[in-house]
Amino acid sequence: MEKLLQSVRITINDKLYVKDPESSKLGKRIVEESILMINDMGFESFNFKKLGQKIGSNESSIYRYFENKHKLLLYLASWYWGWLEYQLVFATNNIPDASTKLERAIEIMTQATEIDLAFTHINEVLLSKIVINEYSKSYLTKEVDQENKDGYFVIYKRLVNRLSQMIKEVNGDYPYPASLASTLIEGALHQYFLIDHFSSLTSCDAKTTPTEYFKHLAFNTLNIKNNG
Amino acid sequence: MEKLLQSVRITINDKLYVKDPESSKLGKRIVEESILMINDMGFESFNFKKLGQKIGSNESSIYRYFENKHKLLLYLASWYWGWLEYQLVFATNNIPDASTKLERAIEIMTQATEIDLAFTHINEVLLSKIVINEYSKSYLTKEVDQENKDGYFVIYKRLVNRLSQMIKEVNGDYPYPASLASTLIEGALHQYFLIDHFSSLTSCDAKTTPTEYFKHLAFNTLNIKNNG
DNA sequence: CAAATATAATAGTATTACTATCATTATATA
DNA sequence: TATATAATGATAGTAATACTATTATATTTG
Repeated sequence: MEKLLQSVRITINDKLYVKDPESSKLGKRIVEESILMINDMGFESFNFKKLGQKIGSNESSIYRYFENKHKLLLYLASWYWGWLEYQLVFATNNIPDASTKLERAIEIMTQATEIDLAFTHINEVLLSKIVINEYSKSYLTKEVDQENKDGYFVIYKRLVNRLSQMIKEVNGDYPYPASLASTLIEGALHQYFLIDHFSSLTSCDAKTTPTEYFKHLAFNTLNIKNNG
Repeated sequence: MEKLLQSVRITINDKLYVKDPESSKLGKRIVEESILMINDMGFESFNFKKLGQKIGSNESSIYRYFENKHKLLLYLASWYWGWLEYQLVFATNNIPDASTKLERAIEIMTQATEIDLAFTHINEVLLSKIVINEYSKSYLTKEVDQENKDGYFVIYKRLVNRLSQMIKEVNGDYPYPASLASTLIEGALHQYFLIDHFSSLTSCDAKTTPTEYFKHLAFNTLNIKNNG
């Protein structure tokens, strides 16, 4: 992907960090290396002591940026959804036809992630893998209602709502726009997981993409023929 | 739900337990109370020490039934999917029309769980809540491929495949039967979660059920008109 | 009743997820 | 340039977790 804008910055709820990791070199290293480590060893095995050793810094210094690894995961996920939202808005902005617009939106939301050179300290491809493998754990908790109140999921919710709006614009009579939007976004993560670990449970693979499947699903349930 | 058969027993991979919990009173108490506790406090806060205190037994005794709480969760989930599979097979067994059969299958897979009096030590309603809130955690791990090889997910996979087969029988030309089946089953769990915690992200509620939504989705994407 | 098995009690270990304190180093500004 | 201020590092410590090991005591079964 080409570097479209120099100065785009993903804005994240400041309750998710103690000190803004974008504000220092160490902060950026924490974000950068945590993505590599969580991707490598999984969220359960990952901890701040190991991260400190990896980046040649101290455990206690990392705690000055993030309260705990749960909040770091919420931060990384928010960043990812914010980044996707930006792609979505950018790609669909001046498409007048509602159907073409939705089609483009589904492509953005369900296609395999490519690297974005605008953010040097964040590997979006690995981050998308983290979202596939770990995002559910960030909300499948007993604290979800409080954390939702605190705005930890606003970007994700805004994204689902944007997609829901586009669905409504294609077919105002369709009774389940929000459910379809959440199914597309969550379902895409799930299908990518299945491709890697339970291939018998998905019809997708290297040739047949989740994007194809979800475009077919959306346009048929909306009773609109797919352009592609 | 009425008590249909006295002697049905859900058979679970014996690698999931050290000693069969169905083989003793203590074993059944472990299963029974763990369902209540995990539902109350969430899987993260739950542990064998607390469970031991609750059932007036010793932590070490529980370890003689289950290696760890991860395997207990896999056991409970397998039981749930096995139980659902039984419902599915029973309810669709002698329906000749493929479309009616699929419709009934989607109802079974997506409707709210009711208690089954055949299993006194298992509260299926609470167990279904555990599956909604915790099941993803059982496979979103670094060990998933090995555990899949060891057969820890066979019942779940068999269930998705049964549904996939029924989809094929309705429309043999549909290119994504496995993906649709996995989307319906995983998506139903997700929609129930959204109803409870992110109501703006779903079109379902007390009146509009996930079953309605998924029946509409399936039959439209298969280009078959819904009977209901 | 004896032998085998199941369960309970207690103790102990390595790891995790932090918190607290103090020392050192970098940076900002007067 | 001196110095205050902030950022980071080093070390230590704590409570809880997720077990394992050992021994004692019930309970079941032959």
